Amino acid sequence: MGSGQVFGWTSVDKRWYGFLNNVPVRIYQEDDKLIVYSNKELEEEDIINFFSLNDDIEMINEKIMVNDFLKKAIQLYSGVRILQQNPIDTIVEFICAQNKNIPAIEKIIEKLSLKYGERAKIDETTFFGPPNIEKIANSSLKELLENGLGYRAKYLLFTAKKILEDKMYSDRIRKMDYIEALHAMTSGNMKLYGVGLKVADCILLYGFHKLEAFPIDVWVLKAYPSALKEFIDENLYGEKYFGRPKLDKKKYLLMGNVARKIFGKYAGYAQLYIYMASRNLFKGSKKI
DNA sequence: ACTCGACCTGAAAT
DNA sequence: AATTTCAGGTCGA
Repeated sequence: MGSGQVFGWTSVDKRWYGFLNNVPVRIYQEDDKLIVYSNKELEEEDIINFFSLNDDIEMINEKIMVNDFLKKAIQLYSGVRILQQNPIDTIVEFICAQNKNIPAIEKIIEKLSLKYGERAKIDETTFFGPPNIEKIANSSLKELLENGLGYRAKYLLFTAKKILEDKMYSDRIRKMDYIEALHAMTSGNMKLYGVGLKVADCILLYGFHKLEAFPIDVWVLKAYPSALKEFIDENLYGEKYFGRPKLDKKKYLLMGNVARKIFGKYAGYAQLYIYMASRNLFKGSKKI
């Protein structure tokens, strides 16, 4: 829950309050037991799906443990999984998340949830569900701007309207394979305004469970050379690409493809470990 | 097809 | 304490 892939949950005394499949829940872990409470109906299957408990994590770790960097990261963050959130919610979240730090993202999502989310109460804790796409679409640019969204407000408004217009959007993306879905979301008639390669990768990984996705943000970019160093062919992918600080489209895709070559269809899991390791490694300093 | 500056805002670094 | 840099990037010229 604290891995940076999910926003909008409330943590009180190591208990998490939030919405799982539109149902308000309280979740906590005791040793190897996951305890989920709700005052509404919730299927066990939904919980298993949300936490991806059917992903064979031992096998995945084995496959992506390609060097000491990954080995150490896997040890350090053992237990983390790629969640399966509501796709629409991830679209909203990761449009808001671009070019912001995590505390700022939490703040924006909190404000949006307060305005556009469902209210719930468990124990003495009141919390709000993820912002409703319909309510966002029916609001105004001016109203959205009150949440600290800045230039993301127009992205969110247009995308909310488009998603609402096309009821089958998620279903169509779900049926596509990873690379097809990536291009659909970022170009052509299914393109979402404000969704580039990075945000699309996050949506595909955390919302659609397309595990080949390898989102490259500033943190993954920083750790990439050390995390994958023995796999980077200096002739093919040398200074020309990885030495430069900024990521263009071509370089983004190339780096993702290299990762997919190494980690296969579990690149997304590798990304999460590398992301977490990088945030720990580079926190409090911009040294590389 | 590629490069490059503009862009909102607030947290964190200097 | 004030100022600058930076953040889970994308758009349009």
